[in-house]
Amino acid sequence: MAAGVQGIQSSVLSRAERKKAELRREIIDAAFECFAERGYHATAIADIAARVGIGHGTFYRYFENKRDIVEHVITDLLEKITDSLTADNAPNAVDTLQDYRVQSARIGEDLARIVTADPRVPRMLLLQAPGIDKDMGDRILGLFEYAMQLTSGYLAHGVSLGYLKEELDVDNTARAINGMMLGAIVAGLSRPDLDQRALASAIRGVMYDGISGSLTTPSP
Amino acid sequence: MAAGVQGIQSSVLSRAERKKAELRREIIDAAFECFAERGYHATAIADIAARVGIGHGTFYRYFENKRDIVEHVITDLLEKITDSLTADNAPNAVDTLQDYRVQSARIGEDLARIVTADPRVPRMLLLQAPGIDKDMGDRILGLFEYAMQLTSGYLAHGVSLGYLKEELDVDNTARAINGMMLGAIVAGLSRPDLDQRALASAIRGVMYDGISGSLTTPSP
Amino acid sequence: MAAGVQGIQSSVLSRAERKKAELRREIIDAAFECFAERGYHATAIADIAARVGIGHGTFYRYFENKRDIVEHVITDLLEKITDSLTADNAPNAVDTLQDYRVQSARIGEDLARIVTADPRVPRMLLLQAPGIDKDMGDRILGLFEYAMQLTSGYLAHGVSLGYLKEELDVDNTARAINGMMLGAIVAGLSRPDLDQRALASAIRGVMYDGISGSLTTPSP
Amino acid sequence: MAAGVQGIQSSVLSRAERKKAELRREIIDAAFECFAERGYHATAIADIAARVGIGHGTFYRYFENKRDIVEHVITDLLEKITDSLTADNAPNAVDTLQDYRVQSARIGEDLARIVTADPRVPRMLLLQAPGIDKDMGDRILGLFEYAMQLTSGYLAHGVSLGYLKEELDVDNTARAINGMMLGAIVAGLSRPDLDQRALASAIRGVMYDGISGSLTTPSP
DNA sequence: TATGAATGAGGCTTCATTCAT
DNA sequence: GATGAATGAAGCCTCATTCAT
Repeated sequence: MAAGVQGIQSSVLSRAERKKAELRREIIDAAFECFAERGYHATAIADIAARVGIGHGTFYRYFENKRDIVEHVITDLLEKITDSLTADNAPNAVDTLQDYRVQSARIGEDLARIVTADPRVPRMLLLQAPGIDKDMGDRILGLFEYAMQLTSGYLAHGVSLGYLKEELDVDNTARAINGMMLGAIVAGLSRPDLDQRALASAIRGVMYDGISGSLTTPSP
Repeated sequence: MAAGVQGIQSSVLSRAERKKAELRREIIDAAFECFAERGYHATAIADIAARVGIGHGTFYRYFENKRDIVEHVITDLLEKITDSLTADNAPNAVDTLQDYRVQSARIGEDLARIVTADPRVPRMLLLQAPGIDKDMGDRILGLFEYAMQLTSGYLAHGVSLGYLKEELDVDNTARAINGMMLGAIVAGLSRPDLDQRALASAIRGVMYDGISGSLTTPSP
Repeated sequence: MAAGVQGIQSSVLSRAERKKAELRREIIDAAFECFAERGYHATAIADIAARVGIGHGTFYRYFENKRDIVEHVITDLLEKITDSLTADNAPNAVDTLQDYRVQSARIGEDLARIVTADPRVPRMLLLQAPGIDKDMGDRILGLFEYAMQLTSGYLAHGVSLGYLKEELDVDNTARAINGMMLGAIVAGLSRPDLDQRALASAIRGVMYDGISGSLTTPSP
Repeated sequence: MAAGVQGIQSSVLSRAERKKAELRREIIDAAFECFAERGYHATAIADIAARVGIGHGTFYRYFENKRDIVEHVITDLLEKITDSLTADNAPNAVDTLQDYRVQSARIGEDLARIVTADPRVPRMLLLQAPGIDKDMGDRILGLFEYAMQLTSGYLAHGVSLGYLKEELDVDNTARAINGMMLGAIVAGLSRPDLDQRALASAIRGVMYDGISGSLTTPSP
C-alpha cells in the first residue's frame, strides 16, 4: 500500500514537478536572451519575468537571486554545447592523422554550427559572462583550461602514435590550437556573415602545415 | 628674454595645467585599477575618487561620467600597448621568412611582456570591457578586426614575396594566428605563472610548420 | 449569478485597484501640500513619501518622476476648480443684464470660496507653478488665455443682446475683467482675512458702472 | 592736509569703487537675464559668472550667495520700474476726472512700455520670483499691497473731490483696478504681440464707465 | 583682488529582494 | 503557489560655496 501511495504520489508530484521544471527551463531561456542581448547588469529581474510572462515575484520561487539564474544560464549553455560536441564525436581514440583531421574538422564544424546558429551563445559566454564578477570570470577562464586539457590529450595521443610531431609541447600547442578556435568564434561575433568554412579551413591549414612557403627550408 | 619667457610658456604647461594633467592621469590609473580588480559595475565613482584621495565631486571636474572615464581607461591602455608594440618594431617591410620570424617573435615577446607585467591590462580589456555595454563590446571586437587587418597585411606581403605559402587565405589565416595570440593571453590570465616563452615557441611552431608529424604526407 | 459577479467586477474596481487609486490620490494630495507650503524645488520626493508614510521607492511606482507628480497636482487642482465652477453654473446662455450679474456674482463667489477654503490652491497655481519650468509657466499662462476666451464669449453674447455696451472690445475687456478676478485672488494671498465679499462687490461695481462720479460727464 | 589726503584717497578709491560698482551692475544684469530666461533654480552661479566673463569665485566677492543676488535683481528691477513711473508723473494731486484720466493713461502707458520693452521684466517678477521661496513670494505679494495703497490714495482723493463715485470702497476698488493692470501684463506674457494700447483702452473703458449697456438702468 | 579647483551635501532614481494576500 | 506592492540600499550626478594661490 505504501508503494501504491508512493506510486500515486510520485506520479502526481511528477506532473507538478514537470510543470515546475518546464517553467524553470523557460526562465533560464528568457534570462539567457535578456543577458545576451542587453547584458547582465542592464537586465532586471522584472525583464526576465516579463519575457516569460510571470510575475517577477514568481522568479524567486525558482531561483535564489540574480546571480543564481546567470549561473544556471551558463551551466545550461555549456551543457548544450558539450552535448552537441559529444553527440556524434567519439570521445577520443583516433589513431591516424587522417582520422584526427576528420575528427577535428567535425569538432570545428560542430562548434561553428553552434555559434552560428545562435550568436547570442558566444556573446553570452565570451562577452558578457567574464565581466559579471570574479567567480564567473574564473569559471570562463576555467573552461579554456579544461578545453586545453582535452586538446592536449588528443595531441599527446597523436604524438605517441607518431602522426603528430614528436617534439610537440602538447599543452602549449593545445593552447595555440584552441586559441585559433577562440579567434574564429570572436571573428564570427564581429562578422556574423563570415564564411566560417573558409576560416575553419584556414585554421586547419595553419594547424597541420603552418604558413611557411615551400621554397624555404623548414625551421630547425 | 621675452622669447625665453615665451619659450617657457609655450613648451611647458603652466603649473596649474601640469597639476591638472597629473590628476587626470591619476584618476585614469585609479579607475583602471578599480575596474580591472572589482569590475566596472561593481566600481562606484566614489571608489575611484577615494583611491585617488579626492572628493567624488572632483571626479566630475575631470570626466563627464562613469562611461567617459572607462572610455579613457580603455583608450589609454590601447595607446600604451600600441606604443609598446611599435616602439622598436619596424612598422612593416620584412622580406624573408627569417626576418619575419624574428619580427613576429619580437612582437609576441612584447605582447607577452605587456600582459605579464600587469595582468590587469588583459583582464580589463578582455574580461571586463566587452561586457560594459554594446558600444564597448563593439569597440573591443573592432580591435580584433583591426589586428586581423594588420596581420593580414604582413601575410600578404610574405605571400607575394614567396616566403609564405602561395595559397594562403590571408585574412582567415590572420584570424587564426591572432587567435593563437589571444589564446596565449587568455591562458596567461588563468595561469599567471605560465611560461610564456614556451607558449610563444609552441605558437610559432604551429604557425610556421603545423603539427603534422614528418612521417605523414602533407595534406593535399 | 455569473452576471452578478461580472457586474461587480466591471462596475467596482477590485480591492487592489481601489487601494492603488487611493494611494495615488494620497500621494497627489501630499505632493500638493508640500509644493504649496515649501515650494516645488524645496520639496524632495522623500518629503512627499514621508508625508504619505510610504517608502520613497514606492513613490516611483505611482509616478514617473518629480515633474510627473507636479503635473498631476496641477491637473488635479484645475479639475477640482473646474468642477466647482461648473457644478451649478449654467454653462452659458444668460439673456439679461440682471441674469448676467447674478451669474457672474455666483462665479465670483465660487471662486472666492475655493481660494479661501484652501489658500494653498492659489498659492500653488499662482506663486509656485509658474516658476517650475518653461512648460509649466506656459501652461499657467494658457489658463489665463482660456479664461479670457470664456469671458469673452459671455461678453460677446451680452453685446449682441444689447445688455452690454455695444462698442465693447470683448477680448480685451475680458482680459480686464479676469484681471480683476486675478487681482482679487492675489489680494487674498497676502491678506487671508480680506473680506472677499466686499472685494467682489467692488469688482462688480467697477465692472458694471466704472468709477466715474455722477457729477461728471461720461467719457465720450 | 588731512583734507588733501582725504581728497586724494577718496578720488583714488572712487575710481576703484566705480569699477567695482560697474561690475556689480553687470553681475546683476547678467543674473537677471539668466533668471528670467532659464529660471532661478535652473541657473547656476557659474552661468551668471560666465555671462559676465568673470570667474565664478569672483561672484562671491560681490554678492553673499545666490539668494543675495536674486534679491538685488528684484530690488533693481523694482527701482527701475519705480523710476520710470515717477519720472514724469506727478506723484499725486490731480483734481479733476479729466486730469486723472490723463494721468492714469500715462501710468498705464509707462507700465506697458516697460513690460513690452523687455518681457523678461514681468517674466522675472511675476513668474519666477514668487516661487523662489517664501520670503520672495511675500515680497512680491507685498508689492501688490503697496500698489493697492497708492491707487487707493488716488481714488480717495478723487472721491473727496467728487469726481469719483462717492460710495467707492477705495481699497477694494484699487485692488480691482490694479488687477486689471496685472491682467494686462499677464496677457502680454502669453501674447507678446498683443496690442497693449487697445488693451489699455479697454481697461480704461471698464474702469471709468463699466460694461453695462446704456439701455439698462444703472445698478442700484 | 580674481580665480577656479576642490568639496560634499543633497536629491533623483533604479531595482533586487521580501512578504502579505 | 503566484503575485506584485513595498521597500531602501546604493549610486550617479549637480552645484553652491570655500579657499589656497
